[in-house]
Order: sequence, then structure tokens, then C-alpha cells
Amino acid sequence: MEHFLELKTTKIFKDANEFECQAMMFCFKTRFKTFDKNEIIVSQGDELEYVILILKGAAIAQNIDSLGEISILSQLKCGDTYGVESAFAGEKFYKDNLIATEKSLVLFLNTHRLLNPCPNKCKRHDFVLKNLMQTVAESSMKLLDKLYHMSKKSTREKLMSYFISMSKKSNSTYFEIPFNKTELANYLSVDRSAMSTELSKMKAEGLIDFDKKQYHIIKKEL
Amino acid sequence: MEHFLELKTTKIFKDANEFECQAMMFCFKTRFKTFDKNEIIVSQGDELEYVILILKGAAIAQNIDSLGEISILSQLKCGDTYGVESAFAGEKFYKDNLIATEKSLVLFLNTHRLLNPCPNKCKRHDFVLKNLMQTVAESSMKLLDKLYHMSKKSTREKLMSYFISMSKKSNSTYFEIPFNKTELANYLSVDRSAMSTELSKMKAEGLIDFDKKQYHIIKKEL
DNA sequence: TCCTTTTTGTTGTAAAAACAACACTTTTTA
DNA sequence: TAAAAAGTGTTGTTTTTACAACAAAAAGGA
Repeated sequence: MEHFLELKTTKIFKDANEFECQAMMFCFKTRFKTFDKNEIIVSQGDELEYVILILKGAAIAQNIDSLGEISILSQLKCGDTYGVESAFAGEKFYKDNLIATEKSLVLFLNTHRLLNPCPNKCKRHDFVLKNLMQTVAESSMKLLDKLYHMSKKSTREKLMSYFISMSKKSNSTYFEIPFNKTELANYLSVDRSAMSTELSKMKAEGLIDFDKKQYHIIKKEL
Repeated sequence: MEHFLELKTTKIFKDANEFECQAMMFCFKTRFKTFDKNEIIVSQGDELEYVILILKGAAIAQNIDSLGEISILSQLKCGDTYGVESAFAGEKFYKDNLIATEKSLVLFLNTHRLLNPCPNKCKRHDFVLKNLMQTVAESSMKLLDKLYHMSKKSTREKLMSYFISMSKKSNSTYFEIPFNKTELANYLSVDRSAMSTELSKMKAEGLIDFDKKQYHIIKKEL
């Protein structure tokens, strides 16, 4: 089957064998399509007919607000989906432009077929739904985490909140974060240079230590 | 059937008739329980065995971090659920204390029964899952909205971003918001008095007008 | 109705963050 | 490997925000 290897690595289809995948491609009226760098995968405001699954490459979701300002809301990697929440929430249109940031292979899954009972009663359909549910739930919890850090007043508190949560996840005061400094500042919605200054202060005060993406919480204080 | 009227008003069970509800109470190993004001419904760190559905009353989810600081993460009303995202994401423990803020009636639904195929193959089980999926997706989109507003740098931008989004939802420059000023400040994570000052300025500059919870965008500018 | 509580707007001050500009380092890629 | 690009830390300045304290208005309860 075409692209089975890529499907197998995604959270959504990880449980299914080649035959089942093949069958589900019909269930979900899927189609594969490749996009070049900077090509638009879906456009903000277009009818939400398909949920998107990135199989190769990467993409960004960018939103243009009514003041004309562009903001990048998320970065999608292999295995990531776009539009699932919107589809399940009953939205009719895409909320963002989805743009390939490199040559990408994308799978389109028909939202109607996804949301409604499978006409073929295929066994694996329920697993896919459960997997989708899991990814939605996980992304929701990630949003909650981010919100929790961002709701802190000062940059230092935002940083500490994030570090403590990362420290908990790795069960150690030593941990690695998935961001460089610039990305961390974006994640926490603070000015990069101001954050850099604060990090240096915290290091000087002996609260934390860090090198590249490696961090160490020494004292849990503010 | 006991408490059918309350169940019927929730998003989760809205599709089901009394007989089906009755059947599902067995499927999900549910139990009803009443709580007095300030009683703890579930405790942070306890095993996540049940998803909670508030049928009467109200509750708050409060989180105590490792610095001992308490923060209120959400306020639950009738029909609201707690723990669904955690359950579907495979979390093992409750992330917060859930505390009744008034005399409340609560339904507990067994997470294992919810997540796995129904042994009774009851017809409505899938609808409940779909409804749950919808509520999770909707709450996820609400979080995204909030995050979008909060990521703006200045208080004025946060306010404008929120107002524009509320205006879009009601298809009018006149709209009502679900918050009083204090609650709005909490929602946007800004200081109430600073926000009050900013609102007054915006009114004086002729950008917006407001009275109580009624707002009007006059000019979409900053 | 009156009294109490909550909500709201205002002000001044202190603290913090954004911003801009720069040098230096690391990473990428041609 | 050299050149270009991206990332990082530092500084000083300006702007914004948080904080605190208060009075007035509105809402709720007895």
C-alpha cells in the first residue's frame, strides 16, 4: 500500500496493519498530496471538508486577524494533525492558513466520514477515533500547561513555572527543553532580550543553571 | 429514572431518552453523589478513576504547585465535566482539587468503561463518546482563543483582541460578554485596576463604548 | 428599606517589561 | 572551510504594568 510506512509512524494509525489502513483510506475518503515549500495546504475561511495529517515535512498555521496582523499559531511536524478540534467542535471553516514550510506529504481525511458511523463498519475505525480523541486531549492539556505558565505575572515566574513543570515531567532537577532561547521566549510570550536578562539573573542568584537546552533547577524559589 | 431531568440538560446525554440513560448508567458504572458547599469532590493526586459531571450546583478546580501556591484553574457549572481530557490523554491521577462552591449533585463516570468498547454494545454509547469529543474539542478551542488574546503584549491589545473575537461571534459591533470587569481581568491575566484605566482611555479615545457587560467596538484600532 | 458586600474607576508610585542597538557565538550551507 | 545566517547576552532608555489605597456606585440580603 502506498505510504503505509508513513501512516504507521503516526499516532492516529499506529494500531492498524497495512490491510486495515488500506480499508480505512476508503472509509475516510482520503487523498494524499505533496506540497512544495511555501505552498498553501488549506486557506483560512475555506470550507472545512478535510482534516489534515502531515506525513512528511512540516507546516505552520498562520492566522490573519481583522487588523491585518499575521500570527503564527502552531508549527506542525510529521504525524501532527490540523483541523481535528475544529471538525469535532462543528466548525464549518478553517481558522488558519496552513502553509508547508518544506516539501511535504499530506493526507486529507474527510471530516464527515470521520465524524459519522462508518458505512463499512470497519473494525479499526473506532481505534482511529480513540487515537484522535487522545491527540485532542493531549493537545488540550498542553494548552492548559502553557496557559498556566503564561498567566504568571513576571517573566521570572513564567520561567520558573515552566521549568518546574518540565522538571516534574523528567522526574529530575536536570532536564532538557524542546526550545532554544528564542523559541522559549515566543512560547511564554515575553520579550527575548528581557527573558535573556532574567535568565542570567536567575543563574547569578544560584536558582538555576543552564547550557543550550539543558537546564537544572537548583533552588525552587523566586 | 433518578435524576434523568438533570442528565437530559447536559451536552453529554442530551441525545438519550430515559431508557437509554438508565442503560448507560450501568455501562459507565456511574454513581451520583451530593456535596455540600466547600466539600472536596476529588483531590489532586488521587487516582483518576472517574470522570466528573456536574448535574447541579457548581465547583472550582484548584491546583497547588510545588511552591505551595494555590491557583484556581477553572470554574465548573451545571453540565460541565472534569477530568475528561486527562482520562483520554491517559493520565493516571487528578491534576487538581475539585471543590464544590455550593450544594451540588455530581455524577461519576468510570473512565475505564468510558474509554473501552461497551460490553453491552449499547447503541447510545457512541453518541456519548461523540458528545464528549465535542466538548473536549470545544474547550480546546476556547483555550486557543484565550491563549491568542493573552499572547498580545499590551493590555490594550489583549482587550481589543478579545473584543474583536466576541464581536465576530455575535456578528455585530454590539455584543455582551460573560464577564464582569474583575472576571475579565482574571481571564486576560492582567491587573484589574490597570485594565480599568485602559478601558477608560479607550472609551475616551472613542475606540469602544461599554456599560456593564455590554460592549460596542467603534473603531478597530490600537 | 437600609445595611453590607461587591464591583468599579481613579490616582500616584515603584517595579518590570518592551524596545532598540550592538557585539559575540554558534550553526548552517554553499 | 569560509561566508552567511541564526541565535544569544548585555546595556540603556522608554513605556507599560503592577501594586496599593481609596471613594463612589451598584448589587444583594436581612
